[in-house]
Amino acid sequence: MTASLRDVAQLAHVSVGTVSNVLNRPSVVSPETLERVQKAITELGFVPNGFARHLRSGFSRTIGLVVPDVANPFFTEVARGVEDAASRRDYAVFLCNSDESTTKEEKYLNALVAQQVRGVLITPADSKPQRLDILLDRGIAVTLLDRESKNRNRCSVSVDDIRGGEIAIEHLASLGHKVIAWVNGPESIPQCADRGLGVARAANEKNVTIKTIRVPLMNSDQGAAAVKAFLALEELPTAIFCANDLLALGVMRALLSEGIKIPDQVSIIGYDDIAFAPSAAVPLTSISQPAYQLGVAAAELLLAECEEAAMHSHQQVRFQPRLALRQSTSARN
Amino acid sequence: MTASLRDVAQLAHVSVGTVSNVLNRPSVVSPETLERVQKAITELGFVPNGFARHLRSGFSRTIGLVVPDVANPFFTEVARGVEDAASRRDYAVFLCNSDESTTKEEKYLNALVAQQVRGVLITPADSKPQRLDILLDRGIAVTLLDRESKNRNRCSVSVDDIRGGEIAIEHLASLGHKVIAWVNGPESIPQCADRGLGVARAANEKNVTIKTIRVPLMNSDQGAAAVKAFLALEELPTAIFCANDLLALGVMRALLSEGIKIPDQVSIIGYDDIAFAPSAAVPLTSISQPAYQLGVAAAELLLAECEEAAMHSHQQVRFQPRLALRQSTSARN
DNA sequence: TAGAGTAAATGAATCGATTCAATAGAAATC
DNA sequence: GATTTCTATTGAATCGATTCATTTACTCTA
Repeated sequence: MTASLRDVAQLAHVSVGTVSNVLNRPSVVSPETLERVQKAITELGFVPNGFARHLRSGFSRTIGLVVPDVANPFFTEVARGVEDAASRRDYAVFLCNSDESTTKEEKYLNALVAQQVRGVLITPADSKPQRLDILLDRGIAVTLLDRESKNRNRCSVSVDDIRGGEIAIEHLASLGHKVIAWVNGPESIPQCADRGLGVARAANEKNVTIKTIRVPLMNSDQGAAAVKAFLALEELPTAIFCANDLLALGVMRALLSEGIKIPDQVSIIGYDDIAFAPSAAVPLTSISQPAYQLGVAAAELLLAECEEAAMHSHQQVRFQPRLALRQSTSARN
Repeated sequence: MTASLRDVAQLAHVSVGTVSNVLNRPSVVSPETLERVQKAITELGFVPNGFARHLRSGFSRTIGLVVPDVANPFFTEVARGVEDAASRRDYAVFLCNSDESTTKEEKYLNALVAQQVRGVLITPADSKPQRLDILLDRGIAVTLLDRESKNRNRCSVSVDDIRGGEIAIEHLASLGHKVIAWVNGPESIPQCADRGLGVARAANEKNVTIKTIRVPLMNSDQGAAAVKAFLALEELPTAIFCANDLLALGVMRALLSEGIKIPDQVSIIGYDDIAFAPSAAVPLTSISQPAYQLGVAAAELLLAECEEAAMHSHQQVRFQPRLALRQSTSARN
């Protein structure tokens, strides 16, 4: 059946140690032997058994990536970045989808431990990092993705979410909006909390009123559902800021089907600037984050930590968001 | 550092064999011993090393999923289905992104072999299945995803792409369109080839003229690029059928920015019916495929094959596509 | 009470690659 | 020609779990 290193050794009339050297330290093997062994390898179609390989060395060349929602284009873009950076260093990526559930997240973390991944990139479903310490105890590096490490005891790559919240409200305020609906996810998600902080800060400074509508999940169905709550507000806001683009697209669809004009009656601004934002019914103004770069930076930090081991010092990388101006926001009528 | 089975055995004052039995055949262990060992396990925070475990047994509980484009919502939806079905059976999924490149695909297949996955779900980047035979030789099950197995020597789950192509053209023909642009990807991708076949068949029957515009990749940038070729056609078609929704959205954006009215001047129909189709600038008429179910069905077939081993008989499951009618298509003026 | 039968626990062999101390053989040095 | 140095190769020990033939300790039966 599957050829093993032993079979290769036999066919090439060398010892198993030499075959191993051919694979891992070709420079110490004489050219003739090298060639003979390589010939045997291709002849048998030998591929080293990753399990056995890393059982001994204790290290695999795989990392885990745990995101809250693979269906969210923001995270697929991040994943592309991670994958490209990892594959440049010859690492494979386990992509896991926690669905914003701590239970699923836990399950995947266990699976990743069992798979002996070298490191984990994660956007945790909640703000408690204790669970991640278990990984560190096992010698598995952890880098936070799209989330800042509060006590700086690990690497993190994030975007300034407070600033993002501010930018959105400042933009709407500059267009003359005085009452703004703020459709946000659970406070337990740090991004949501931070964006909310920025919203509050800017609202205070620009003197606008914020009406918060809370949704349990950040997808477009929830956005559509939020519109019900929006329409029930006594003093109808003239603008809506959504904590991500999926919510915003859901909001937009629901408003349009209610016959409400965008941006004439209500301005909408999203967050993430996903690839579909420009293609939306009304091209969506959004807060843009460098998703791909975020992924690349996170993967590089993680792999650096994996390979530098002890002498590694943790870094916090923080990107800045910016406004992607389109047609879904306009001056208040 | 990390506790091993040996450490657990020592702490619980039993042999390694007994600990292994606790994990895998708890019924043969006496209740007292069971409890003692389990206490030791939790005390040490022991998680079995997946490598070592499956090194001996020869089988891992992981499968690989290779898709041409994770950024395409159709495939993320499929991935969700696969993941849910796999996790129900306690399998973990390696998600890989071939980017429609056979080179990347090859790289990932090698990584999956090295990871000793039990099976692979794949939407191959080309129509040559030889590469996959290598997996079969290694005892790794393979199920084709969104692709029919021509010689029926493996399981496959697909959607009738020929019929999908027909439905689109029949729909446009029924609206009175006589000249239709067909924006298609490379003929080497079977989906593209099959949809094209359906297009040709229906065109012939309904007596409409098809102008094929070929693009190298199936994303929205390529859709925008295709509009250039479209506008250069001598006899301008009144409708455009795109081989997937990403292309269609790109086409739509480019046409709108040229000031062309949709569907008044040009009707557009896409393929896949991704979640964003209803939220598009003009809600997109599309050919709908049961993506989630496709993923579930494929994973179940694959896992069945993995566990039934020799007595497994291959199945070809084929779903039917259907028209998702929205506002981007209308009667020809 | 010897002998058979059963349940529980044992521990050495195994999977496939890596590692590294040991060795053989050739080349360089004196 | 003897000694040292260097290079290429060897193969046994190892990683951590599983497997299974074997042992141990009881219980039951005649």
